[in-house]
Amino acid sequence: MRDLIGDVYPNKYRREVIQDGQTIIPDQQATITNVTRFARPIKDKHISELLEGEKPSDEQRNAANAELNGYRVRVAGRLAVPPRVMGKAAFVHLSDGIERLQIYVRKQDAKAVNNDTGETIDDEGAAWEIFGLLDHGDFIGVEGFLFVTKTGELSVHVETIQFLSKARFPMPDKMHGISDPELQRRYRYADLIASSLQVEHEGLTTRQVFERRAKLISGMRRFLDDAGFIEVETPMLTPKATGAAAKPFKTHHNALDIDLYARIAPELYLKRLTVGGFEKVYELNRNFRNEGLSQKHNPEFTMLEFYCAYMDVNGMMDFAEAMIKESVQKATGGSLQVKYGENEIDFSNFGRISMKEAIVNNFPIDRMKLFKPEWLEDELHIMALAMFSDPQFAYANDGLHKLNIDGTREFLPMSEKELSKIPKIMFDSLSSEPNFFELEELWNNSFNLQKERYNNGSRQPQVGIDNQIEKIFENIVEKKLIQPTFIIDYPKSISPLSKASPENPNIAERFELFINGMECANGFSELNDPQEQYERFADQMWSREAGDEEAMVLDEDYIRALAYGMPPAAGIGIGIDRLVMLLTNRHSIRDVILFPHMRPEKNKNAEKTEDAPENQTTT
RNA sequence: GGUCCGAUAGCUCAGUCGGUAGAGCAAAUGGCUUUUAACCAUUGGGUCGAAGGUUCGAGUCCUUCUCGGAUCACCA
Repeated sequence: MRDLIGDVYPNKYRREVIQDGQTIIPDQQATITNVTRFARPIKDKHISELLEGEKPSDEQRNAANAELNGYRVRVAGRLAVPPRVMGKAAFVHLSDGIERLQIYVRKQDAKAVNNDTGETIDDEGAAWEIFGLLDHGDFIGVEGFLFVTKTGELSVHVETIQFLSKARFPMPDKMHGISDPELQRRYRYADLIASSLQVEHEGLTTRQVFERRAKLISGMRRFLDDAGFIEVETPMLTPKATGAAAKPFKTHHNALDIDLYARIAPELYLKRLTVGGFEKVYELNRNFRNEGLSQKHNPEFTMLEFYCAYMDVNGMMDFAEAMIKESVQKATGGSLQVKYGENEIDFSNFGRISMKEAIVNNFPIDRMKLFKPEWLEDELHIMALAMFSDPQFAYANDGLHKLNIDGTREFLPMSEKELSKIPKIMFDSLSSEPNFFELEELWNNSFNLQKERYNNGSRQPQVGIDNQIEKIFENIVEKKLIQPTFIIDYPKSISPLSKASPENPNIAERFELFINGMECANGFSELNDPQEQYERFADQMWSREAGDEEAMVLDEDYIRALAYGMPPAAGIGIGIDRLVMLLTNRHSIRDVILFPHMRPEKNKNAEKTEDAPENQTTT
């Protein structure tokens, strides 16, 4: 091919649409998508809508072509299908990644371009020869005039053809694309090509998922910008991993000789900025957490955090709800309802309910007629409920029988080794015959066990009680919150950066937003009293010393910042990836992150030449 | 980390009881001047994820490992 056209990877190709010698669509705008959208109405004007398999009449076609033939177009794109060659003429579709446009090449009409000289090649058969060498996936540029084929498809009648780039790997299956999730994520570029070239698909293509993600994010930025917020960038590498409860990634700075942590949250930096006078501030960027991977967890994930002075927790819920609604509409193209698996999620109405009310409302009353809401105010009952609401296990030879609070049973096959790791407390109240258990009996067992402990004097401190309330909430309520719901009135002790409620010193002015059982946002009235903040950090350090690895780390400089005076403010963090999952009907966070983290591919060649297979592996 | 499932041609997938490695698409060659999942004919393409074992014989059975998926545990 080099002999015919010179360089196979030319630097540039100028696109345009010309009418009567005048450029009407210039290079950067003359994408296949734009040209198609420009030309289609012209075709439609002459050819009314056709039924499946119906062809336009000769009169319709002649009328359309009389107008369309006046437009010369220069377009470029990837061969979206293998060329359909028929003797001395051929059809093929070009794609710009979004739309596709058919081109028609007739041997006697087409000339090739030499990439080195930019001149058309005199040899009559050159273009046809080059066309014969094209593969599915190659990039070409063509010049010609618009027309409509016998079947009514808008096409370009090609007069010059220029080779632009080679696809050396074969394209994925044109009908099926790539269906192996491992290949989709590892070779995202190929997945994206496949999704843009695929002829038929169900739901959103991979490309459309990330387009929707981009629209959601730009919608959020626009909403915040319009509301007077300023976007900032705070450190990714921080001397202390604080602002949230999570395990960090650790690294080392050589010149300063200090350890640094990839940030787990930008929260404390953003609040320093409210001290500094940024009354409305946001950051939309990555957080890093060195924890397990799951469909809902990726080691790096995107968070939108923003803070607004002179706003409280209720104002923040109003504002966040408005922002999410508007950006969801931007992302979906206007709809507030999305299908997620079996569920229809409606963003037009966000519920608000306190954590304790949610527990009361969702408690399986028919199973547990004895339950009284007052129990949630009583330490002994809270401890017993937490234990009771946790799935209860009973041994079997080959695994565990799990009894859920709603009465459903599951069987978990497990090895002996794994069985031995289950905390012993789970079995204290159970025999090895799971079928004989009734929930009332379980409750009595849980209650009596806790009562015994209580009487022993091993009373839990407040943080323990609050953790148990949260646990009850997680066990009973969380997965039932399908429609967007703000859970309010969080226990204070598990909200170390949040202001206490003026009415109840044990309750924080805090909320979390749940959608489809997933925590999607977390916000509160920001604690701005340096003295109290210091004491809250001290409590956290106390839990940390007691073994809670996730307790928050003290940040003295943040206390100093607060001592300069921080205005009353509310803030929120919104998990972007999870929201995108909901809007795109994707059930793994890895499907909404372009390049999710995977175990490295094994290098088969290296394996062959190096270790003998006998070598035992180490973890 | 536990459990279950999966890995076969570039892609999507069959492969029965343990007995010669298969199809469609893609690729190559030839034919065809308005096709559109084009069509017709011919051809090439494989260390069946890796290593070991059982067997006269292994894609298939067993063990270990690698990677992935689902799920539970952990974790915001």
